[in-house]
Amino acid sequence: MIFSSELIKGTLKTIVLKLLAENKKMYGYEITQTVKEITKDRIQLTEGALYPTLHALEADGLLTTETEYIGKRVRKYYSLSPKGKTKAKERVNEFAEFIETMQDLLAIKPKLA
Amino acid sequence: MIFSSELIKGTLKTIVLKLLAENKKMYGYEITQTVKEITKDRIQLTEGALYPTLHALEADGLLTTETEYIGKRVRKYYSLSPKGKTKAKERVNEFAEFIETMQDLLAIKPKLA
DNA sequence: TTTAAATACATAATACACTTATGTATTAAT
DNA sequence: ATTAATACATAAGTGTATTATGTATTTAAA
Repeated sequence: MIFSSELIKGTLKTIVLKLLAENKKMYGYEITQTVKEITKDRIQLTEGALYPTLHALEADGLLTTETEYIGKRVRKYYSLSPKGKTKAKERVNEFAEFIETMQDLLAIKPKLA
Repeated sequence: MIFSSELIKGTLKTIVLKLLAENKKMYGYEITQTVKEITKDRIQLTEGALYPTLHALEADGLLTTETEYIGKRVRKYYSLSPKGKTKAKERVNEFAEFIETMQDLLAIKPKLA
């Protein structure tokens, strides 16, 4: 099952921030492959979504970059800035609470009453 | 905490379908209030989002409507069609799986291996 | 008693985030 | 030699929600 893109909307920044929080530095293509692996292809990060998001996070001062050359091919590594580390924790916590709230609403978890 | 609207995006239809699956018939304003209550104000359904969504679900044949008058004030009740009932289950199941996948990704739930 | 808040619908303009499509270029595999 | 994978990037289009606005009735508060 591949999730409808509607669901994934709004979680992309959270995913990127969390992956970078755990991996110190990653490059764009690596992020797409990691997400593919962990989610067993159920979440497909398209490059058209990822690269603009990385640029936006960088513009917000949450990420820093360093460019490396692998042979003649460019590789742009992203890392969390101090501000980005804080933001990563915030986002993950927010998502955890969001899940709990949605479980109340969808009664996936039985409600006390 | 009020969730960033980014997160809520894409879950609105799921929420509406699930509420109707449990309540037989509901009207728009009632849905907004029910969501407010269950989520303790953490999810705010705006009318500008809800009404167009209800109309879209109706246009898709997932909802049927009946109008009632409370005094002089109109009240439009929505119910799930058979197609809507199926869709409601699908959406809730999809969301449950989405949560699991995201938990793997965000390591909220500790990963084996 | 009149004014504000709550109930109840609706739509239009705007903003945002993602998809789809396209483009360039290098390296590895068939 | 050709295709697939790696690796970046941007532009046009779409969808979904936000914000703003509008109408009207009913209830509560000043």
